[in-house]
Amino acid sequence: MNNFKYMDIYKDIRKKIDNQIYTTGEKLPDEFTLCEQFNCSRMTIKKALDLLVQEGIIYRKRGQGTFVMSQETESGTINIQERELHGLTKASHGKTTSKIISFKVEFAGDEIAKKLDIKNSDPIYEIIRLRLINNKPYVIEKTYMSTSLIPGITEDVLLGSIYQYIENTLHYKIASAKKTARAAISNDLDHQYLNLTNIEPVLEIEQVAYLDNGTPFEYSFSRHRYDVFEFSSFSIRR
Amino acid sequence: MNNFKYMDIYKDIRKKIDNQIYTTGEKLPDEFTLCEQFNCSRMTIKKALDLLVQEGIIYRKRGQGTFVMSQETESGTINIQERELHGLTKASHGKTTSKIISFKVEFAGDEIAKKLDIKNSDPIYEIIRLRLINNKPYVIEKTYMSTSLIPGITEDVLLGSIYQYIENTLHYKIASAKKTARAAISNDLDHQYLNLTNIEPVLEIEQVAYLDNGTPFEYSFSRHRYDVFEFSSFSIRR
DNA sequence: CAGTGGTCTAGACCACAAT
DNA sequence: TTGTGGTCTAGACCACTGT
Repeated sequence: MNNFKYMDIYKDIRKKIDNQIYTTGEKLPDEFTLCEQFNCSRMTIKKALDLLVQEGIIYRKRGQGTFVMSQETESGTINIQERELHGLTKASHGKTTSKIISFKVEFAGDEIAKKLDIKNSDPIYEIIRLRLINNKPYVIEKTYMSTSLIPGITEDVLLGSIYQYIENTLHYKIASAKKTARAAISNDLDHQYLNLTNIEPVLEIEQVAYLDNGTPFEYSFSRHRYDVFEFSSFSIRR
Repeated sequence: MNNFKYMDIYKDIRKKIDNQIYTTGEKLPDEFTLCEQFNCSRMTIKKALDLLVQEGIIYRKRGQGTFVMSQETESGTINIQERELHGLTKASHGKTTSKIISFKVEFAGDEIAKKLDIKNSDPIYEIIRLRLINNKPYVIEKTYMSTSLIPGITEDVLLGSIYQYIENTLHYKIASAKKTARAAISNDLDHQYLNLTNIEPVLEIEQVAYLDNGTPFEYSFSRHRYDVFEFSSFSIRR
């Protein structure tokens, strides 16, 4: 990804933990020793270790040292990591395909205009897609995007990855996203396309995604089958 | 909280954004100017700004500057921030009370032993509590903790805050947590205590919480009413 | 006391964007 | 070329932990 020194150090130490060269609870070498090992200054080591702390892979105690945290165990369901920006494509290991349920252009209206920071009379795409993994339905995505900011969306683009189109064709950089997860009663569309019954709920994730210039470019609702999707995060007290 | 210089700078700039002294999209002074303003080195400014970037309050572009991101809008439901460690107490604004549904001691068994990093024959508390805000039921929490690591839990403790007991009486420091959110079909307990019907789901949050020495001390399942709880996070691409 | 992380400095050099 | 943020250094001083 980045070819910075702290990234290399991060990757190296991470690999050593993944490969159990450093095992759970074990103390890493102190920062000064690591400086010699990687031939760098202490601030660079700290930056590399900070990344591992934020991911819950190691923890540090002043006066004692740096230690490996107990490792998470994977469950059978597909897990959206809090830090991943486009859930499906990365998280799944099977073949991902899309079916277009609906594709229209409309006026934004107040709510969407507010989220996308545009006028309520500006035109937007409303895209509803069913996403499948190995031909089994997993999630219905409803996406709103400004037609002037993201021009040239066609059915071909929708059958692939919108994100790839934005990055590779429009040459924008996708930088961040705000996500909100909630449980919801399944509706007719969910029953029809996700094969859910009345009592089976969905995990809905509402998202506003931003380009690297701060512009919100996507407002979306993803309704996932309740039994195959989870949303996880790791948080540290500051 | 901390009386470090970068914390003061963080708070100062954050307050200026909250009070719209810096408004959405506005460019902040460059890092060298901020160094003079706060009489500190550039690394310290960067550390303060990094916190704001991670929270989605500002973004930076190399060669251009630092800008205020569009501010989030609050919805009517109670929102568990991804970075908060004990959801209910902090997130709610009403009066929080607890009702004990069940309080037992048992052997851990394989799954819980694995999560809490203890032996499957070690004794644990199993605590089931209903949590109410302004006397309305919001969430059922099932909590497992090792009796030897967290001794002296009584009904009195359970009617208040377990976390406060751990920090103020046992003098442990709570450091981090791994959380997984999912939608689930409501069960009999949910119907009874959360006043839900068959088709109304819960938002279940599974959590393993850690002390500052890396020890997992709590394994819990919180089942929230679907219509009043949300779980949100902000993520940046690295 | 020695060992260890946390903060902070003053400055260097580089990468990227707009002019 | 100028303005800006990103990385990196070499070291200082402080805070906390265990002996």
